[in-house]
Amino acid sequence: MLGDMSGDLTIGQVAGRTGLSVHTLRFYEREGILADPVRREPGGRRVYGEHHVEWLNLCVLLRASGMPLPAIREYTELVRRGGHTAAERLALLRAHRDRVRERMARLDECMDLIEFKIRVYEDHLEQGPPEGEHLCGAPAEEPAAHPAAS
Amino acid sequence: MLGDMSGDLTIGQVAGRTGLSVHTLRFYEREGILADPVRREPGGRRVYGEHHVEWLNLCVLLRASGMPLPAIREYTELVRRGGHTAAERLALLRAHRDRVRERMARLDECMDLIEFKIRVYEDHLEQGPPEGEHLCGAPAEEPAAHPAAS
DNA sequence: CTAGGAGTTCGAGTCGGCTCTAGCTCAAGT
DNA sequence: ACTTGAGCTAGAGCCGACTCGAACTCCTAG
Repeated sequence: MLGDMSGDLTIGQVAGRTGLSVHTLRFYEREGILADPVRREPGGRRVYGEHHVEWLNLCVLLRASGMPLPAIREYTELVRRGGHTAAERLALLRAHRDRVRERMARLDECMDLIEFKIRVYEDHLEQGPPEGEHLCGAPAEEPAAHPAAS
Repeated sequence: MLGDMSGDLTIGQVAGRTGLSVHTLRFYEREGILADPVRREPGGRRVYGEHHVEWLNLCVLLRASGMPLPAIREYTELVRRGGHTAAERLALLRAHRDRVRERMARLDECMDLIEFKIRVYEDHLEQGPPEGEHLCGAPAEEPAAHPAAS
């Protein structure tokens, strides 16, 4: 086993704790996604600490919410440059929040139509597949003629 | 002007009405994303009808809700094969709906943390940037030590 | 002593989804 | 007659975000 000295972690352990692959961890590091540098043990292996894991989990969350890597890098750089960049970080986060909100709103709209179509199919299937001529194509093949389908 | 015969549309008009580019329209056609084939006028130009526009708008919506092109193609093929595939279409839509729901739930979680971080930065900025030692890095540089931060 | 497993670098490859280029044909307007 | 603009095809290129391969170095256990 690796020396379980203080809170040090190998890349594999960090992969385990973040859900990222070791490939991706090295990739993120090259991309400048780590706010403070990874130490190396003599021999060149990366040595991570808990703070790296926390930071990476934040990055995972930002990615999951759709923030592109360049934006994450930008944020990372602000953090690296110290506390006087707080206003810029706030602006970045707010911009991201707004974009996420928009995407969520859009998703809600999509859900409305998807659920509408599902309901139409359900009705059609459960109470009458009487192979009549009026369902040659589908019960509602293109029922975009629906509220909120611009 | 193009002969404004019945409801016929050029590719450019369809692009206008769907928000897709003409490139993307041809691409989608190659990808088998059109339930029924596009006619051609003598000379080879595509002739679309309103039903194409409706179908494409549905596709746009499915894309916007994260459905990958292969799944859309699959759905398209079911529609093409006729009304007896309704059950399969329903299954496909339900699966998609479930995935969208999951993504929305995940987004909600992300929003919680993003908004938490924003609040922390706001508080820090508005009521005291007194350059003390305790904000050397940030008010909450990695405050993933937060409810719902697994 | 040697085999295994985990680590390293660098660069190439993959995948999804477009996006664009080159070289061509039409049809209409001036 | 000629230019302009929209369309056509086939195929290449691009971008984002990984993902993998080759070739090598360690360390540890058997």
